[in-house]
Amino acid sequence: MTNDPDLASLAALITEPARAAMLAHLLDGRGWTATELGRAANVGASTASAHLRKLVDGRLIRVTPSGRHRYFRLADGEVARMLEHFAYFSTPRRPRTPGETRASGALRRCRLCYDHVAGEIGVALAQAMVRNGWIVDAEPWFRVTPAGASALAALGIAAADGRACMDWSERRPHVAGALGAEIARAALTSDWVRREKASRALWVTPAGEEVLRVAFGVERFENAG
Amino acid sequence: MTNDPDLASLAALITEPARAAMLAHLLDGRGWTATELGRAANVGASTASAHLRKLVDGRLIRVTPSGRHRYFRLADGEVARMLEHFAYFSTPRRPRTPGETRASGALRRCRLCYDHVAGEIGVALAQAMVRNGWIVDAEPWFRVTPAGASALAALGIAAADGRACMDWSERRPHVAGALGAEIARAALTSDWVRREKASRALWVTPAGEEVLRVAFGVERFENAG
DNA sequence: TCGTCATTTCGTCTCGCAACGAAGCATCGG
DNA sequence: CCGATGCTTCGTTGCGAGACGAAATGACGA
Repeated sequence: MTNDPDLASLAALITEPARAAMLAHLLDGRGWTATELGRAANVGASTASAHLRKLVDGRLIRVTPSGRHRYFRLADGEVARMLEHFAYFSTPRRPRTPGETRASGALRRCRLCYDHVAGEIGVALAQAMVRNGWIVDAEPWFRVTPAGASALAALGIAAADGRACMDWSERRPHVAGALGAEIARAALTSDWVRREKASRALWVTPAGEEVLRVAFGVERFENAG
Repeated sequence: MTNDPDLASLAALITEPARAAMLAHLLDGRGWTATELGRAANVGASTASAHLRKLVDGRLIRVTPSGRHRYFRLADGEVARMLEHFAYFSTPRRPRTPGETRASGALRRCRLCYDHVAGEIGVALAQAMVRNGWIVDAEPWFRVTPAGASALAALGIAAADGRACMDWSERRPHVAGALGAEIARAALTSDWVRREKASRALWVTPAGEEVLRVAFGVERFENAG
């Protein structure tokens, strides 16, 4: 009858646990091969290939061949935002034991969400930048002010508009979009944060702590390793 | 290993077509019986009952017994927002034929999204209220200004903060939350809009058109009924 | 040109789960 | 108190889809 959007077929892509694991793995924004993603999801290569095909058909991921490898990555930032929003919604529904909380501490603290910084640090950054008057939030956008543009330029960050992305662990928005990607790029190349290998978790270097505190004015800051 | 939120189990609730149909049906914010929802999803009563049980267990809906009837409704506005956001994401991924667009015209134009007004009219309302300085948007919130409070009061609408809810058909936010519910309540009781029976679609009355144009200042307005 | 390696395709198996009808429970109306 | 109605539970059936291994494909390196 009416063409209400087809919730079911999109949800089906996320429902399958192996695919969900792959998508979660891809949320670090990097490209991975079918073999690697299969290992991450605990399935064989052929099974992984079948799943990846469905995800490509569903436009959630795209593939870039490179020699005899084929690298799979999320289709775009919209997909990452959708997944994070979905995670945001599904999180509070499970009671959380203290042990669980500790177990994923590093991820909750600071992680890469596709191409930008999320977690406690990501949200603190967004709040500090708003407090400093560097950006203003206008519904789904974060717009850079003139003052913000020069302050960010001094840190090697190009001014660009950002998008608000709901953080599932903090339940407040952090900065995604072009500005989010710029910040993450600068943070990685300037060695403010380093990525844990094979994880989305980020570790804040001493230099990074300094930048956060002095340049951004992020307070309440103890590195919880 | 880490306790990334469990995307799969939440998605599984939406994946099943019968459940998706029921959820879409419940998006009108009303309570429905198992029999009615089963009919809406084209399944038998016992099958519907099993599905509804899973949705209740998953906290997406809740049930209020009343005599020998049991009324199912969405658990809260958060669920409605999540579903609409999900629909928002899934919509543009299918090419749309002209026939389809016409078919769901009424729904795209004006509909009830849980407890507030969505669609073309819903988005136009939000934009007009921002333009009038009645509300300001502050990330996930729409906050009522003093000027807005008195203007709304004159229309019989109590001032309350609203939430931004992404509209799947218009791809822009409309007003949800307490303010959205207040507006919808006033619109229905003042007979600015009337609900089509057994549908989420709303039909704007001539009086409603007048209010939209004069009081809210919504322009570009032709009723495509 | 040939082996190797990453990936996909194919065929088969199995299991989860949705669907139904019948039966059991509760509630309302007379 | 009895029949009718709405809903749920139970047992059975059948289909869809995921998992795997084996074989085919394509690309690199020697």
